[in-house]
Amino acid sequence: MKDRNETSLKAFIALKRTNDAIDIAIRKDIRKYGLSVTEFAVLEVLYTKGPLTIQTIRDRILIASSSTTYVIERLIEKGYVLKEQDTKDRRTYYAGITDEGRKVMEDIFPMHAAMIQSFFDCLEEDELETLKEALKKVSARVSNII
Amino acid sequence: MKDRNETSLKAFIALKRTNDAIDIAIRKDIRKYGLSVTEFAVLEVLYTKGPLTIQTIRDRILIASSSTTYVIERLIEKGYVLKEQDTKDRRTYYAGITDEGRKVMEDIFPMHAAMIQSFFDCLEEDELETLKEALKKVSARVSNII
DNA sequence: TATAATTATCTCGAGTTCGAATTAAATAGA
DNA sequence: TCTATTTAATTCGAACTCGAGATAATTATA
Repeated sequence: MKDRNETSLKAFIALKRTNDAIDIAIRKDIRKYGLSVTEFAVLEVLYTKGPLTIQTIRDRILIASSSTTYVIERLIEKGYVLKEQDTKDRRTYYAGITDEGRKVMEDIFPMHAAMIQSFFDCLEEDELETLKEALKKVSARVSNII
Repeated sequence: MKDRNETSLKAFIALKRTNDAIDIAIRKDIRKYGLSVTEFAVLEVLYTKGPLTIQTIRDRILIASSSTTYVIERLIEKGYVLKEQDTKDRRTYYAGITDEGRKVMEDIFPMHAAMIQSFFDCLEEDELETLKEALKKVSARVSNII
């Protein structure tokens, strides 16, 4: 099974490279709006999912909780996010996107989505589907192992 | 084509998430050896490909050239890398792994490879192959567009 | 009920990363 | 040949990230 192991390592290299290349493209793109990639990721998840607790955001974006605190503070300063304490559990805070934040996302998102789509348009329909499903399996597997 | 676009975005989310999860796993793993993920990536490429110029390393790892300088300086301090000026073009420097660096890699690599392989062992053979190929296509596409 | 353990978030310091500007060397063009 | 342009690597400051430990609140247990 040497071949299979070899393929895994190559898949991993390709995964890392693809992710990094897309990251660079996104960074350049949203830089115009004065946002970092992490800030954009947080804004995007709040935009699509509604208000979330700090730790839910942390779990979605997979950054350290101290980084989550930091990023949300930056977004609050920019007026894109509001933080509100849970009335029941006062340890917990919800972060939600503001109207201004929503406006920015409505401005950026179409272009952002189009860019992402253009990256994947080199794949056949079924190839794209397999890619997506395989990645989901692997990320679930990684979470299980850790 | 709404569906296809939707799938692209989901593939991208899955890609980012998978990459981040693996990154965290690797970070934990090589932390024991006092190496950062970037340091390990540089060491790995020098280990497998032999001496390379600073900018070749930068292109492989996809980090800023200033970061490349920084990381290689750290690796030199640790005694894992040596830097040598090109005799023909004196602007250019080659970085190569030292015997000590090689020893460390021989120590880490089998475990590292096994971990990566375990992440991908949830996929069928052909699924893994498609994943690898699709990722290669996408990363090439991204490089073309940028 | 009082104390212990757990959980959510934050603070802080150290190390890493980027991007812009700089230096030094090589190449191209007048 | 002299100057301009390009290229490789570095320096520098600002911003970001992590991990460890602290704080505050909740839940479990004696």
